[in-house]
Amino acid sequence: MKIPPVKGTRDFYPPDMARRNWIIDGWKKVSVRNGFEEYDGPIFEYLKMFQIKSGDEIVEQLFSFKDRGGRHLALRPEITPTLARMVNQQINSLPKPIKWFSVPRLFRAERPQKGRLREFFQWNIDIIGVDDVLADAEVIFTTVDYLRSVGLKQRDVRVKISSRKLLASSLKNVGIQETQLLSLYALLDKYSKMPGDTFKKMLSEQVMDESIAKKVINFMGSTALSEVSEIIGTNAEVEDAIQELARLKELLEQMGVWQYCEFCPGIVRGLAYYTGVVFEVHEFSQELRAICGGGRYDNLLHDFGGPRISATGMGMGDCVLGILLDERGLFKPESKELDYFVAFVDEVYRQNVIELTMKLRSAGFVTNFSYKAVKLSKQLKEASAQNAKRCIIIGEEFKSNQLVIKDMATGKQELVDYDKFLSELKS
RNA sequence: GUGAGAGUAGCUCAGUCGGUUAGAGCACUGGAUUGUGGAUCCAGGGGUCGCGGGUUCGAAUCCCGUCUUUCACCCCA
Repeated sequence: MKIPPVKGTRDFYPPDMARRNWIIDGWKKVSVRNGFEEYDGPIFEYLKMFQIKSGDEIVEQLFSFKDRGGRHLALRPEITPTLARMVNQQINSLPKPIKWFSVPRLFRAERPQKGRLREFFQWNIDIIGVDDVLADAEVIFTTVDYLRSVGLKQRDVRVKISSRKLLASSLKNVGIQETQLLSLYALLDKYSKMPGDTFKKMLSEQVMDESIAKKVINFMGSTALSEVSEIIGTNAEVEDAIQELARLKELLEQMGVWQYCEFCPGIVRGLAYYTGVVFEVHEFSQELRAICGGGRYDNLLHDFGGPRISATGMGMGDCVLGILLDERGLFKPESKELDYFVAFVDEVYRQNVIELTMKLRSAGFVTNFSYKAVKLSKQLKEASAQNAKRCIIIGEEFKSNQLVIKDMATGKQELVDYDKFLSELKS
């Protein structure tokens, strides 16, 4: 009976695994060089933990089950709640600031489509305990640092930055009621996805007053911070949010990555827990869904039973990124490569082939030999297929203690003394 | 949950109006080559034409159902 793979999952054959590792190794390397430390948690948690942050609707969007003790558990759809739990547990003994990263395998029971699967990997970086946009700047810098390192240019990706503080204070300043904010966010989040007229129409359903609606539209369309106070007027709260974003821009300029970024009030981001700076990275033509998203979430640790400590972070999945890297031809995974392939001319030397192979392996060289007793040309073919850098050929010369070493790239070969070769291996 | 498209070899696909034993390229295995790889040539293995039913003398082909998958919507932590 043939069993198909489960919907929304991927099989990683060796070439796929090489690509996956290439992405993840890149994430880890950039995290570490930016001063983040790696952590991880269990792949399943109490279902309740995910409900705290995201509400009850989340339950049907994740894989949950009951264990034999009747506990309601779920495969993790994100790692931030685990992070909050872990940090809260040791909050008093952890040196601040906390700069942690993780590359969890996550699960979401959604219908798969382009750039979205049911099982995927997500790079997360978080800075906890720094109530300063400098931390937001560092999160954004680290994100760009990675994108840059894989060869994505300014013309490929844009970091779109906004602020929940600015959004809330601006909307209130033009006359939107506080109670209206959340439902309005959902619409504003779609601003860039729909034609202007459609947006206008849908906005008018929520905002009856035409002059207010017009201000909201102008605000959403603004691309420079300096325009904002002209459009929506100003007050202390608005001014404060603008100052914060201006400082963020200044910091990103100092860090040398502002050219990847732009101010974009349309970035709202789904859930309600963001409290400050928010950002998303999009592919330039906007044809793909967001490559990553992040922002400040100052209440989350408290929501998980901890102290009021500020936090900011970012998450980047491997699906959309993988599509983009593919489209741009930027994947450069290392293919399988052998240092040595050991071959024989006559089967009588087979034992010597095995012995030498094991010695090479013990010395740390990636080495293979043929399992089959086939002629030399076949063995060399196998070596070639396995990307061997060098072939060692054991033949007549071995009787006088000599090996033939063939360089597979140049085709040149030389005779070397066996004992000498071995002693050089050890050094 | 809603809508649209697609399912033929491991992969990408062709298959005429419904007509004999379902094909190609790539990949894989072997040979051409008994001490020299990548190229080339030759050969070979590999198929429940997604599955089930129906129409028909006859179905990969037409009809119905179903499953899977892709894409979009909802949602997106």
